Amino acid sequence: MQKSKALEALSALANPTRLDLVRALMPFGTKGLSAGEIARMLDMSASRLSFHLSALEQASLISSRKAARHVFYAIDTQGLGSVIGYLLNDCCGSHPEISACCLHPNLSESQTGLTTAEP
Amino acid sequence: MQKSKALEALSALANPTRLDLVRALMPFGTKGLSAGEIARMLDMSASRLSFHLSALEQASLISSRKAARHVFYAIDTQGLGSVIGYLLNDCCGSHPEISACCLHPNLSESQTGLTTAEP
DNA sequence: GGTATATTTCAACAATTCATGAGTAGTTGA
DNA sequence: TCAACTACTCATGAATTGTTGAAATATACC
Repeated sequence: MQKSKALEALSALANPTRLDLVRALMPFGTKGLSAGEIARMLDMSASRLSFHLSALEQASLISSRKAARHVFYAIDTQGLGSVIGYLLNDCCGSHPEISACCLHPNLSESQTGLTTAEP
Repeated sequence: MQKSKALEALSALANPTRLDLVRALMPFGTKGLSAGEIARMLDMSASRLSFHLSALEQASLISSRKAARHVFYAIDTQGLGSVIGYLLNDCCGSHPEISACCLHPNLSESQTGLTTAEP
């Protein structure tokens, strides 16, 4: 992955609304959700939702699929994986201490010194 | 890691200058580099450098240590690991396809469909 | 004390991001 | 055809971000 694409993806993720969108879409897999369903679920205006969905799609973090008068949005697992991989491998040079939290996510905080889940 | 802290870190990383800073500091480990050395290495003005270093430190992605009239900056491996872990585990629910690129960074693109290194 | 070096802070400005509300375009079914 | 529904686009303004250069602060050396 090239740096400019990684920056685009990081910028897309660096926003509370868009992070919520990613998390909301995650459980729905490749089928995804229609824009209207997302808007109702997160209580957002149509234009605001469209603005943020565009940013995520442009960054290859989600994909869209038209069906009749609906547009379904779903997580782009490859794109999301690429960004995380870029951070971990290209950016951090696969540093063992940095990798630790990802490879062993179930270690308690007392063991790793890191927090990997909300309290 | 809490969402607000993750957003702060993602915002810090979503900038070309700061991404360069992280990559530049990575090889120097815990010893780090002084602000002056970084400024020379990346050819930046002192005030511009200070602005970006502050953002990275505030986001717990780097740490600083005063020594005489120098200030040394080094990667905060725990902080950086926490952000990546947040994305991978909290945000993506440890989705197997998303984890693939991080757990097996040396698979070729033809095997994974992902790119993990610059050409 | 005085000067040089290292770093940060500040004000001003340009550029970008984001929310809002109105308007537009395409699809469906009566 | 018309109305209802779904989603997107556009213009506006507020807020935030990033750059620049000057000034301030702090330390070291003579």
